[in-house]
Amino acid sequence: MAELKSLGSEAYLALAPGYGPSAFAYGAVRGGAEGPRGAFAGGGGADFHGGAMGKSAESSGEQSGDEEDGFEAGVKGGPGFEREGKLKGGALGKKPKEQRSLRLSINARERRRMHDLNDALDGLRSVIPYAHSPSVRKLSKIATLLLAKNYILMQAQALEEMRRLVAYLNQGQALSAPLPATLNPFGQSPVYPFGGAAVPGCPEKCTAFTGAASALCKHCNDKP
DNA sequence: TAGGCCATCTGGTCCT
DNA sequence: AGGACCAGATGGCCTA
Repeated sequence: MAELKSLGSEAYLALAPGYGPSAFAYGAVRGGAEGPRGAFAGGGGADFHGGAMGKSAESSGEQSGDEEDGFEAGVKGGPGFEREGKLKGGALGKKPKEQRSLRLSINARERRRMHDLNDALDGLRSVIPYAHSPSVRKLSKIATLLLAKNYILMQAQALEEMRRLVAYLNQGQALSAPLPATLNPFGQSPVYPFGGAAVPGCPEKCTAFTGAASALCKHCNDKP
């Protein structure tokens, strides 16, 4: 729970029952076992290139090579031995050694895939607002997804309200009517979310936003 | 100790 | 045939 105090709104915290409390009760200090891996710290969403493997790489066979994972090493959670019977009787008409080598490469691929997935989740964690601190345990996978979903919904709602406000302001300008207090949380003069100064690359940036985007930019509005 | 979360292995399925 | 994706199973780690 503690790590969520940095969130600006309660609106998107309504995680599905069962995940919210448990996931956030998870926030106890954990001796720094799992700090942020930082692969996405600088942002850049989809730009991941297998940078930080974190603890996964430490415990997996990726360090020691694919030949050692699971079968002999008894990697955690590896039920390989129990099921080896199935493997031996596999449909592939290959020698046991080839089967084994094939299995190892499949395992390694799957491990890489899961690491990529985890990196993507880390990237998601880095852009949703919650307490990113080494002393705070990171969000669980399911909590990350639920929180991200609710955050997106909240942002969409905020954008919609902003558009309504801008539309009202534009209307008000034409009529020279004062903005009702309920629709003017910022004070007397219109406040542009992109600031009073010209936005670098203003036209391009403004048109990057659909619909009423240009109305959100003072620079665009001031243009003759 | 129970429960939650996670990493890993594994076999099946689908796609290229 | 090989790779990607998926879901089930298993065992380890950690916290309440």
